[in-house]
Amino acid sequence: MAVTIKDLAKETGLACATISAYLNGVPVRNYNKVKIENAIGKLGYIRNDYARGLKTHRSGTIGVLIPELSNVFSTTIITEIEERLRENGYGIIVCDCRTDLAREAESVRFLLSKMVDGLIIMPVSTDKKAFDIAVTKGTPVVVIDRMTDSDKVSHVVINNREISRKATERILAKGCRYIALITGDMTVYTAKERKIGYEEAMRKAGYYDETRVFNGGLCVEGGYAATKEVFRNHPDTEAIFVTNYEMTIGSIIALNEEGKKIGKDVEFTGFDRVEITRALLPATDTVNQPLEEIGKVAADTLVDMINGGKARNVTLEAEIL
Amino acid sequence: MAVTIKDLAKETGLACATISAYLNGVPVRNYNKVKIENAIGKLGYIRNDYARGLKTHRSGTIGVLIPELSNVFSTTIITEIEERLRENGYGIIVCDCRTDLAREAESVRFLLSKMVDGLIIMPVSTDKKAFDIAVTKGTPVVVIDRMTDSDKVSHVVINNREISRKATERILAKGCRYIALITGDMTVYTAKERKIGYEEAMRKAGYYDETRVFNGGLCVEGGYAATKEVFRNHPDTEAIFVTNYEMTIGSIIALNEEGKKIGKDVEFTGFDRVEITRALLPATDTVNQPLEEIGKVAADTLVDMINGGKARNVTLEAEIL
DNA sequence: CAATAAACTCGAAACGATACGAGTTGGGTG
DNA sequence: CACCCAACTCGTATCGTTTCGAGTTTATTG
Repeated sequence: MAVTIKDLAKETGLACATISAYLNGVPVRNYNKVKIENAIGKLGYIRNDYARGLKTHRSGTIGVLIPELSNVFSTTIITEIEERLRENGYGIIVCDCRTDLAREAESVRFLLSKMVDGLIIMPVSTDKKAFDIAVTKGTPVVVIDRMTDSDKVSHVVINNREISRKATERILAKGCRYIALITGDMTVYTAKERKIGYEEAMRKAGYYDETRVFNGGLCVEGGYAATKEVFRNHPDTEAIFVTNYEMTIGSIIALNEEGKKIGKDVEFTGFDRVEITRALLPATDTVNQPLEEIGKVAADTLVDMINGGKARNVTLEAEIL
Repeated sequence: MAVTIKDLAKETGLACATISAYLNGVPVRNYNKVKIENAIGKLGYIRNDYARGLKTHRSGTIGVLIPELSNVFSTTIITEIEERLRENGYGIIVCDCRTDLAREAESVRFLLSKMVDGLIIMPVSTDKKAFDIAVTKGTPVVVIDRMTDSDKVSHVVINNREISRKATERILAKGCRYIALITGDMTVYTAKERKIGYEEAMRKAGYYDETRVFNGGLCVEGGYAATKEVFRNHPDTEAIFVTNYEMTIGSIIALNEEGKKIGKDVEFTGFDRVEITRALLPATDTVNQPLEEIGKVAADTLVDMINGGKARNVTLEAEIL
């Protein structure tokens, strides 16, 4: 059987309450502190968070729910969230709902039964709100990378539309007219926003052409295939703007294969992980989302909400590097 | 305040024990079942897993501890682990120790204090065993992707050495002699094993040359840089064997830049995600680890251990496609 | 229909930690 | 050196659920 606070009490001759107090940072006599520390070391005590949670109504865990784990965006943000929350004593329970609405709803329930103190979620759909049940129960929720019309939850997003417009304008400024966009499915909030930004810039320049917008499925293969298609459909293409990291990689490989020298035969603007694209493509633009910042802000916002703070929306600035 | 089993008792006129029994699948009188269900619906009861865990000593959560979250290997396996465990009613708490020994040890403690029922860990070091404390405490542990000399824990690995030898032999069989290896740091178990496999094949052929072994740091940039270095140091290189996915991507980009046509100017054997490399490189070999299988076996093994099964070691077969 | 077995239900005691109000200690004053 | 106040320590109730042995109800049978 595990070592409990009672065993420490027996070992030290102190009361449970004193041990508990010490463990929670309340000052105790110095010689008692020593006794407790020794006992902990000797018996190998590890606190039972469940017993604690039962009493305090706090579990010390946060649910993180994402549509897919296998991409740079998710993993970078989760890594940051994990680190940030960990500093605050929280662990994260991660659920990957595989872009499935039913699974998403079930995951929320699952996480709630695990008594999570809060939820960070990148929702599959922005209108059917799987997180409503959490809101009803009073569990704080932070939505990342999507905007919904709920004011009960916090939102952390980037300036998708604007940065996408700017990136497109920069390509236009280089004198290009035939600019292809490789983005995701229009049901995905960010894909849609980025497409709108591109469209705004292109329309303003008078060059907008719907057939130059491609769906790269947000993955490496899709980016690769879409890039091939770009040139098959429009050999006159002068520039390509790709709106996420995985597709950027796929696109670069395809361009190389096509014998198109980036920066020379074709202008190229990629997305995310500028430290990598910089190494690969010194002379090109890359839209860099502040991924770590998103994770950090999401975590901090959630902690604040748990401590009684109000829901709030934060828009972070991506930049072109 | 949350709805408890007591509220259900009050509402139905039954005893807590009866409600609890019903909730756990023990048969109750049909009219009582109806009363309980109605009360649950009316009051919106959600079970408090913490109170339950306190009593049962089972938390329904598993700790997953990895050195790094941001790579295909980890995320693919975690996705599978999550799915498998979820089917068994478990959630996973993920910790990323950032390849840091101290952080790894602290994470184990953290997870244990979260009362995890078991641990799946990809250890940073195979000799300083951070998981020992879990073993001592009696918490089942499954080690993946690494071999240790502990027989108290289960191990799930692939045939690294053998598959690496075979892959090298296949390149040799194509008539190549100058074969570069891009792998990771020799402190990493898999990097070392794969290097040994390569070395065995090369020595047998009489072509082994230590200076043709490169450390690509297991990341995209590293694979890119290492590949450039390969040709800088050995312009006569006829083939490259890269031992993980991220470096494979980096290497492909570098080769394209160098103007080396894969399959023509240079033979190439990549690693992992054959479905992607197949799209990018139809004519080349790829070593494909059964990633999903690793996750599945790890999860199943852990569940078995939790239910009293003995620790066991499983070696899965990677294949060359 | 009484007896007996089977099927359910019950109350209270845990599980391991924290909260709380009350009791104890110790060092600084006058 | 008695006295006080601040600083610490204590015992006990409690969180919400499960467990357990014992009590009660229902079903079965001759």
